[in-house]
Amino acid sequence: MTENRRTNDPQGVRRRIIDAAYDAFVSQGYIATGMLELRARASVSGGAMAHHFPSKRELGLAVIRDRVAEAVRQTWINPLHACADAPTAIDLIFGNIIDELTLKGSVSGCPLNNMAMEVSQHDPEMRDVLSEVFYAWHDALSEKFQADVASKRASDLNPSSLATLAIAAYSGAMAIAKACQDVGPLVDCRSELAATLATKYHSVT
Amino acid sequence: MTENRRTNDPQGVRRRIIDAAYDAFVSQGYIATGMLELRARASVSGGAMAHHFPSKRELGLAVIRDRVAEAVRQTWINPLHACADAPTAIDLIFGNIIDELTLKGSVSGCPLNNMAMEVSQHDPEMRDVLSEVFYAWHDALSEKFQADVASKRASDLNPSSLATLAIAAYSGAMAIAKACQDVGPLVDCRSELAATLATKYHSVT
DNA sequence: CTCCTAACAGGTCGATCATCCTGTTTTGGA
DNA sequence: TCCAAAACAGGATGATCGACCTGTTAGGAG
Repeated sequence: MTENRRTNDPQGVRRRIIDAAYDAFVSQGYIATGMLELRARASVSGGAMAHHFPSKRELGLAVIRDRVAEAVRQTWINPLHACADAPTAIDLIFGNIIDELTLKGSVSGCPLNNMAMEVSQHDPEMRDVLSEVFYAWHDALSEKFQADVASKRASDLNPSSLATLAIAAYSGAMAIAKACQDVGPLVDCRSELAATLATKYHSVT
Repeated sequence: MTENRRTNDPQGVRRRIIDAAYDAFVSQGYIATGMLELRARASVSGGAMAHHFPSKRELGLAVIRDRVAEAVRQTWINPLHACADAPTAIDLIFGNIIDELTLKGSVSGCPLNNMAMEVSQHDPEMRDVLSEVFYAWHDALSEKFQADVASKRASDLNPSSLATLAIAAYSGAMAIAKACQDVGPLVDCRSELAATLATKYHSVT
């Protein structure tokens, strides 16, 4: 009698929806992805979708808060904490991304940038949430530079503006790489950033 | 008898459509802008729109070829040719954009990037056209660096990868500035780029 | 067991999307 | 002067969008 029994797994369904939405938003874009396609990707009914996310906007906000912020944390902030100094971390992060994209064969872009470019103009609340992620990213890198100065690894550098340059170079290189479907821009920026940082850090070689 | 006479000005109508489309695509996005809205913005009938641009895609391609490429030429390539060396030009270009955005009070982003981020994944032909604009931009800056080396203004620099860094930093800073609605990232990247280039150029101060 | 609510199912709604249609007017050669 | 083609006008089209609706079922508190 209980055949075709419904799952009734709220956390699981919610997670499936957000996962599907994150993948779709990052690879195709927020506006270009329809709720119907999302329901098919996550294999959920319209009722379940409406129950967990009454509107596409709230789903977008959840994706930013739960997945995009986490992606920035994993690819940038965590390596930053794990490495000895900022230049080492930045070179490692660029290397990881380059390897990953070379393996995959296509460039879908920086998740944070992809979302930000599309929605930040239309929705002030989404913009605020996305801004916070940018600020957290910038603060983490800026503090690392500051720590490197404090530990006498480097001198004569402005931690805040240098962090902005690194983030902008990464974001921009990802954007160009996505537009041209070529990892070249990331390779170029990796070496140029390394060279720039080398002039500010005391050589230990 | 000839009251309410139709204009019959093909070039003018086409120009009005492309102008309206460029403004809308850059400020709101390509997908977010509907053909109906564009018809209203340009004050053209459905028949006129269909006659000049049978599909939204062709209108997008025309906007990229006619307006986006021109915008890159005016804001980047022309100043590059007009200035004595690359660092002077880059500083001027960043200064111009910062002043302009400060005046306007809002950041709508880099036209090329805005278009590229949205459509390059869905349409290979658009991606190719956009890539060409990126390459033209990169080539112009790269050649300027090369010329500076040839004229003994600078040494020990890789023209191609340095050009990539400058373009990526600009694009990325614009993207962040758009997301946060703050010109700060552009100011930071301007000074950091100037400092980086100063180490490679022979001081003439 | 009762009962209330969260968790879902499945379909429907008006709005808007891009595209295309049938006419009408103007233009530019022949 | 004539006529084909270009340049419009003003809707109509089906598809798809996001939102929402009424039911049905599971889970947990009492």
